[in-house]
Amino acid sequence: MDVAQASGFSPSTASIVLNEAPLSKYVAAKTKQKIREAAHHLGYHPDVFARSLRSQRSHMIGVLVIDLADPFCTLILQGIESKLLPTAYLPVIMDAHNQPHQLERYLEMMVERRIEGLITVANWLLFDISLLKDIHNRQIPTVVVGRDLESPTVKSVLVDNEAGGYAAIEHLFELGHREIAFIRGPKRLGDSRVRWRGIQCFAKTRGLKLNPALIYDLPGTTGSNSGFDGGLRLTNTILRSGERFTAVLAFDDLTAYGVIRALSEAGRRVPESCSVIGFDDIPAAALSTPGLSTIQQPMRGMGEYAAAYILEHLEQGSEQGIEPLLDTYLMAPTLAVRGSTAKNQKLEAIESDARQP
Amino acid sequence: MDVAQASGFSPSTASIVLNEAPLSKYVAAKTKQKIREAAHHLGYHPDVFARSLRSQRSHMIGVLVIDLADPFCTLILQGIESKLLPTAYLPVIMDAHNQPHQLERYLEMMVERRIEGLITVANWLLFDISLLKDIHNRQIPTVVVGRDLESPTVKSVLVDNEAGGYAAIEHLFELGHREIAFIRGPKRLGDSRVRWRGIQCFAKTRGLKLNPALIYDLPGTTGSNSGFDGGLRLTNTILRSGERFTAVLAFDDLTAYGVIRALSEAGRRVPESCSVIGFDDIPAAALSTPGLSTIQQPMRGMGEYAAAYILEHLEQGSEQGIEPLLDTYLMAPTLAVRGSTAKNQKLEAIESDARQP
DNA sequence: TTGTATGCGTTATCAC
DNA sequence: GTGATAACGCATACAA
Repeated sequence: MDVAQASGFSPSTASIVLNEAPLSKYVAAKTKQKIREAAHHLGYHPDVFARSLRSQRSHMIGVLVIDLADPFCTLILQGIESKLLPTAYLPVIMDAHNQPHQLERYLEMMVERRIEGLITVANWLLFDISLLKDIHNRQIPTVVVGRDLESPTVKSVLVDNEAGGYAAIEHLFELGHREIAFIRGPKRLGDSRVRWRGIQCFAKTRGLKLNPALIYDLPGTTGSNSGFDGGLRLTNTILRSGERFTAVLAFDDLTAYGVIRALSEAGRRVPESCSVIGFDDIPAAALSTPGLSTIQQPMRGMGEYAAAYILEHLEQGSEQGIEPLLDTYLMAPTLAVRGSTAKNQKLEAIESDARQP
Repeated sequence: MDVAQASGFSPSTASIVLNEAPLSKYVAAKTKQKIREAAHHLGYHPDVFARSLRSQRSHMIGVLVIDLADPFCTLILQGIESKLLPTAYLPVIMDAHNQPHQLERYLEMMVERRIEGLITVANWLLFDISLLKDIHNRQIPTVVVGRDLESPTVKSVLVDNEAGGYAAIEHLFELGHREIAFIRGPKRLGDSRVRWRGIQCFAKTRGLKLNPALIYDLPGTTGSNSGFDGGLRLTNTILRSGERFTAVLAFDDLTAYGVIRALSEAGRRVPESCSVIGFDDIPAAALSTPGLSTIQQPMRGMGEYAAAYILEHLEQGSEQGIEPLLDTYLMAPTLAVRGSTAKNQKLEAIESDARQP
């Protein structure tokens, strides 16, 4: 260590001082001063490689994203990053581009690079949990953000989908909509089922009858905007079926945009002749005209929580045989009302008719 | 090295074989076999820390993004990643969240972690080139993607803004628009000036007269969607001014969405009563209704080019005193016609009047 | 209170 | 053809 030479002390003393190791208490103040000055003067930075080799720690946290281009992911990432920034840990972001083999490749790289924690942003169907086996064997703390992976070995952080589904239909109901079409997510997706439970719960509570002819499921395909295509296609199907509806509750925002496109092409304006509500609150929702009413997921918050969870495990972590609360953490969604939902005109007409016969 | 023990040979021989070093030619075939088997059997992976310490190479390429939530960035990132995936290099993505001090912090971290190359996705005003001094001192090859940084020490890759500006106004012109409003980018931004040059060039060529009362500049503020706000506000200003226009050419897609919102609030429908064209082709452009006509930047391509450039430098790189073509590389934009632009109704009326008086 | 010696896992150089 | 040895830069146990 050149700082040692420059300050005239031995490498070990310098090391002790610069790391503020326990032993540094016993080092003379003057010595510390000199060493620190020398270090500062030389612009000394400890060599990460050597340090890592010695300590067997990488100070890197892997962040595996299924598709960076999915707007759902980026805000979560920002949450993670902002939590990690003041820390000595470096997030290493990897983007699987929706392709399983890339995901696998990256997981290998992460293990090789000895990441100390893993956060997965998994809005995804094809995610094969067995891929995480290696990670789990090495006792790397892992958390999945955004969709429920239903695995006992990892912590999940996600939005309260049931509450979200409830809030979405409640919003439409309050606006006077009774004939509501539903485009649910792929059947295999736990999220989809749970949201539907929320919807059913609301319907039951308020005595709203759901028309089975207005309920459709997205196919379980993957791809950047399979949601959009699905929403477009299914809405066309519904329109052709001739069933009447005054609002559509879409599985997520991408789907909702597909719905809006289909409605528009069929000459039905949003929100005047049909309301549409999504789920997620992707950035585009605030930008488009009309703005998309949607159920806001606290994406930043989920990212922050995930990062905090990992940090906690890392800091006090591994000494105790802690195998703590691996439950799922649910965060509350928020209703964001924008331009794509409006009062049901027909119902208003009916009501005012009723009032003044 | 445990593989050595297991196979009964010395660490050095094992190392030579597993790395397929030049010397491995002189190693007996049987020996190679045994060593490889042992390695495979043990699931051996070389320790990156030790390797890096020894070789002084990190095999990491820094990717500095100004704001991950900016949809402009993500496709570029995907281009970079796809180029780097089959490589031994790991992209390390860092997101400055639009904040200079984070940017600085990350640059420091990158230097400490000994990144071997740097790609900056800089759609940004506040980027202070002096921050790159340290990087440049260490001879780290650097390329900036997306906006012209006008620095002599780094390579720039960006879209041909002049051609893009030209194509945008040409599209509007061909649709019959003559009274066109312009919302240019911030004056300080080189891109903005160059796009304007393309526009002027077209106007001159075709004898189109640009009305100065319809030309506005976005303020030079930063932030995730300052473009949207600016577009909204300036469009309101134009509307209040009473000047007539049948189309708006916006600096970028975000701005265009602000324009559309303002027009819509003023009761002018897009594209029926006013066409709008953007620039960039962010993912939302294809999703919104109407789809946004825009000038497509080859973002993936730019990312790929940037990564390829860095790789090239790294592979054959540093031995020769190459200080090669540090010019700016321009990539051709493409016009993407979607629903937000349409024929100028008034002009059609006029023309048909002229034909059948 | 400070210095010396050792090892982390690799690999390059040289000797056998 | 193969093995011993040193060194990359740091941090720790132990000696002084």
